[in-house]
Amino acid sequence: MLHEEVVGRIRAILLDGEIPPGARIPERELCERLEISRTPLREALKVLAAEGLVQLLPHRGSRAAKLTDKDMRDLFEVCQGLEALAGELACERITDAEIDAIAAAHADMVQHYREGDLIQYYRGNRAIHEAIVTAAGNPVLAGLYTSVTARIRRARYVTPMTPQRWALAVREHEAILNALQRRDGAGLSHILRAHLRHKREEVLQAGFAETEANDLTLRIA
Amino acid sequence: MLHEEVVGRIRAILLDGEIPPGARIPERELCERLEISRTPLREALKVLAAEGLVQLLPHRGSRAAKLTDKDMRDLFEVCQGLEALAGELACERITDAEIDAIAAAHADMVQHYREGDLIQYYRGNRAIHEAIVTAAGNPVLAGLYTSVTARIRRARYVTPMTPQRWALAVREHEAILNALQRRDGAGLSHILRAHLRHKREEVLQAGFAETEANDLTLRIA
DNA sequence: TTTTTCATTTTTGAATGCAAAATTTGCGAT
DNA sequence: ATCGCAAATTTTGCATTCAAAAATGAAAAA
Repeated sequence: MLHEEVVGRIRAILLDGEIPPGARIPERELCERLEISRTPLREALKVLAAEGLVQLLPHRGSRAAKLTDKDMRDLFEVCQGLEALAGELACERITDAEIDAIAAAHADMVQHYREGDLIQYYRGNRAIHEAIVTAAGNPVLAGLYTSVTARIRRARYVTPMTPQRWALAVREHEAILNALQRRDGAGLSHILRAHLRHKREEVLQAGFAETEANDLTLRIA
Repeated sequence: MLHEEVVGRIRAILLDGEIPPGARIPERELCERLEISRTPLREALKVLAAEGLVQLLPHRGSRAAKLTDKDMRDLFEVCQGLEALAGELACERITDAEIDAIAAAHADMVQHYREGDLIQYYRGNRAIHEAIVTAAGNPVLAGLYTSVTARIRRARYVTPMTPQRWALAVREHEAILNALQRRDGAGLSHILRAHLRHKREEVLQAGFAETEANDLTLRIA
């Protein structure tokens, strides 16, 4: 198993919430499960620590990183900035084919909205945002975006998606698609910012509390 | 020696250009020099690879990452976006004391400009940009900024700093300080973008060529 | 002389082993 | 029964070791 694959598999375990935020990472168990020795596992953990997904405590092992409210706000702010930039760049560089693909994804997402399928809606939503970032044609930007959104997503916040909020989000997405089709970078950037700000407000309002269990883990330890 | 210290020392070696871009990283030598074994060294190299400073080639060791023109453009674009965001946030959060400190640093920098001391000017310039990012009060943003600027700086580009360019840069910095003092987030963001765009144009125009020696190293290898 | 092949050396990637640190456990004192 | 403290156990961090892959170099063939 290649180094990158080890990192990827542990990242997936963390993102799936299988090791919840704040929980201790069981070195020995992971070694057995991935069928590797401690050396490559520890290399991967240090990489993930640099990414912000893992917290290393000298002589005390590693834990799945736990996000505070402040961390969450910071991540959202940065995410907003990155998406706004991606939107501007995408308008300069996006091809007609890419726009068509996003339009199709958008139609798909709206369909899920109409059907009230939140899970599928989220999936489509994410695909669109990622497509915009990809269309920006900047791998550095794409890398940072992936890392930041991964950290946000891991928090598994549950926002109460009211019909009003949902309708607003869909309207914003209409505007996003529209700006893209007009290749209006400044406009798109502006809409994306507002869109993300709304999402951030939702999440922070909901408290996005990390589960009790983990707090307990930390308190006991 | 702690893990983070190992990472830091190797990063410094890379940023100093002691191991030039594209050059092979001599594991054994570094081990002897840092007085550590290969295990912690290799952990550090993987972390630096994730940061983009080191390139890992499976079964072929590691090299100091080499930046193409495209990489450079991408990094500048992202840097621009991050600084623009930092500027906006800073305007919301910066304290009077922080503004005063930046004003002092600015005066200092202008003095170096008057004296024609380019090295000190650059140092002051960098301090101001970093202070703005710090004033944004967002550690996630600060971390990404540090990582991106480090990669840019490592390229050791030499731009022909003409009197005109220099004068323009100083004027832009006046405007930056001014916007900060007025806490004009949108304005500051706009100026920072232009400022960075000008710098990027300088650098890309100059070609920022990685040194011949490294190209040779790669070609032979 | 140039190219190809093959044995030798070096280097890489990962498992194991070992000392130091931290955690847990057990026992005695209050 | 509870607290405190020391011994035992576990876990961590790193050095060492080992197998596999790649680089090197020398000899033979073209």
